[in-house]
Amino acid sequence: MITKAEENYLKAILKLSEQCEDSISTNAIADELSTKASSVTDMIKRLTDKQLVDYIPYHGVSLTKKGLKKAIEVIRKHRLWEVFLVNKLNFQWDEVHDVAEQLEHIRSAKLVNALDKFLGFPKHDPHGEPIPNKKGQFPKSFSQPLSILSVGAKGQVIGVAQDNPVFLKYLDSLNITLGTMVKVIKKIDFDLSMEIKINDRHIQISNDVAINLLIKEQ
Amino acid sequence: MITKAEENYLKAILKLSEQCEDSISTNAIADELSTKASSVTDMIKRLTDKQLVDYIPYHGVSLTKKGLKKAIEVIRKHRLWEVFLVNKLNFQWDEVHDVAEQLEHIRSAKLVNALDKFLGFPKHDPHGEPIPNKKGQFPKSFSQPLSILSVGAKGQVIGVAQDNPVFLKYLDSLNITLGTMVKVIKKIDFDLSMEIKINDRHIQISNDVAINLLIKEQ
DNA sequence: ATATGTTTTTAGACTTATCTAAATTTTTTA
DNA sequence: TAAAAAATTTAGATAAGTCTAAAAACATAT
Repeated sequence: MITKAEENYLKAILKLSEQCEDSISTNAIADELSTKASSVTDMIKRLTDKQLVDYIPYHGVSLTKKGLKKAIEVIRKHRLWEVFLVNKLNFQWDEVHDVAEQLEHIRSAKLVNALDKFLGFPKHDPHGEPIPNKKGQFPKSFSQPLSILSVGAKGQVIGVAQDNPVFLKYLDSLNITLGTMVKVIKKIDFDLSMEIKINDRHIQISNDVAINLLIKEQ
Repeated sequence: MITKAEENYLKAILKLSEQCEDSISTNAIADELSTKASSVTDMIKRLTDKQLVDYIPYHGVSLTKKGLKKAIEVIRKHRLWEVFLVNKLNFQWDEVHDVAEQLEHIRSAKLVNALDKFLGFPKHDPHGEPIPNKKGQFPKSFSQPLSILSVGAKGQVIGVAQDNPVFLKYLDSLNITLGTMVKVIKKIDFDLSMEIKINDRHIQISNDVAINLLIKEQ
């Protein structure tokens, strides 16, 4: 049986895996979970014993197939509960996280699937994050202009709507390229400009730029 | 902060307190929680330190005002979640217990009160057990003929609808008297007779008897 | 390529919650 | 009321999950 603490580690490793391709360092996990590297090492050994992660001492961890499946299940529960809290119980989208962190550990396949149905099989949580289905598959997302994404949504740059050199050079100067992950931080009603996060840097872009950046939402 | 295990002990002590007036023995708690008496002694010490129970070694425990309040909060959450599972997610009434045992430990005052509202402030759970309100007060219940109670409901005999001596003598032979606790175990559709539990004994009574026994539901 | 500094792991300790076995207290019975 | 039986507590052990401090491994810079 997999514990709450173990589930939180798997979730953290999945989150970090999405940000960088390589295997994940002990320290990165410790930072993510606000704990100590030595605690992480201990836990990783337990997760290795349970074949939820692959681990090479001093060289980091990565999720096994089994571990990935478990992590996705937790993500699914977390996001479905967030939808429930916002859509049914009228929570604000910024009030749901702590409660969802608890609810995600409730163990009942019947419950999560009944909840999914009750909510109408939502594809995204209130922050715009995709909700994996019963089988662990994430909803297919197609490219959309960055301008239509809502605050909190994030995705990968997969193209541009116009490829004139001035535009591309400008993107280059912002360190935006194909594959770059962007997240919408703020939208300004006045001029439709937005604040976005790129590689942990926050930048301000105009609506003109946003409508020409094609994003595959995640 | 009060842990999940502590909450389960408080709930068990409350349940046992409802069945007998005196203070509760270590062994009774151990039986209720399927654990060992020595574990109970350990935990009772922790609960005593936190002023959730009063404890005299070798002579049992009882809930303090603070402990009772906590226990009632857990009961409230458990029963509200049961209503949610049955009324909203279409669980059968006998499938809800294990999941509600988990959900009752979710910590969020906002959540439980929003859930209560969402469910329409139900007064009873799917088993007929009363749901305490936000302030910890149980719904006032009035006398009803035993015949209208649903399976799982329980209450105290507070009167009879006809007091002819033959009927009363019959009740006496069944060990039913004013104040007796009864619980509905089964209802037979065919003749409306029912199986009830009295002092841990199961007996069968006809509909004629049931409609003449007045119960204060609990 | 060796010394320095950073990262990671190990060692040892603590807390919560549990257990078994032994000791103690209470209750029952003769 | 003293011996036997039952209930309860204490002592010591275990497991999960965490911590601090020390040791070991890895990375890097001269």
